[in-house]
Amino acid sequence: MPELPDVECFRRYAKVSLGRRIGEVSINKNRVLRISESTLRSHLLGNKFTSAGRHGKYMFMRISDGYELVLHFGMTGYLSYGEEIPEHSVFSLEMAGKRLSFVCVRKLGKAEVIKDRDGYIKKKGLGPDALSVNRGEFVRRMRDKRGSIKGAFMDQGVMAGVGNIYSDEVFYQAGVHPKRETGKIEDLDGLYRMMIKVIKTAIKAGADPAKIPENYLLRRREEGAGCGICGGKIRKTRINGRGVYYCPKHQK
DNA sequence: TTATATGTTCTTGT
DNA sequence: TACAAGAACATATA
Repeated sequence: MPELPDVECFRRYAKVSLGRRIGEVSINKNRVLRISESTLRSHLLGNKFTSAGRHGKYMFMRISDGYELVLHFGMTGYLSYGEEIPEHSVFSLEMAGKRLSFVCVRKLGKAEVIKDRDGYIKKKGLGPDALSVNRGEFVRRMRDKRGSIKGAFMDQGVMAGVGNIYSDEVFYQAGVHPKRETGKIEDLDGLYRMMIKVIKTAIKAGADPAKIPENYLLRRREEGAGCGICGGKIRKTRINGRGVYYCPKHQK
């Protein structure tokens, strides 16, 4: 689930916690938390978050002590703000009676505290954020990629934020076959514009599948489903080990 | 029971 | 060597 639009919605959601003093830190230490419990506690306890940022699928919460809490949600992570500590919570921060919790069911997420965001992004080898990259930069970075366009979109080093679900969506909306060789795509401009449009639409819908437009592929990711664009039938294939859905009738 | 799943990262192969 | 593809990772669900 958590690709760029989802993480952007988490970021906005987390704004309720800005400026509130963290009164209690509850931790369930596991592989998701990459730093010691005492380090996390020393950065958070008694301090507050001053801003919430995002780069690709990574979220950065600036702490009043000058450091940043980095969250990555893996495949099944999310934030929860409420009275209770949810099951599978990695840590939960109490603020004025409510709790902001980082929940990670399949433990493929990451949480750590860093000093230098740009350095961290560089160390991770992330490309520019998919929503901030401009058209020229996008084309330049795509142009000399080998392999399928699907692989290029999923490569976080080319640009960060687009994953399996939303790359499928861009190709579906743009009528491009996901196995097309990147270098042989003549209309990279069109693909860029569609990517921005799809991401913005998803964010506006709160990244909630029920609020995503009905004719989106997201609403019909199953073999044999009716295409919402041309009346074809949705097919499933495999690219780079991932399940890819597309409509063979209008995606060329 | 086995296969599959949105994520990254490490390993393998070209 | 560089880069693309595949496997591994943890756990829930069909």
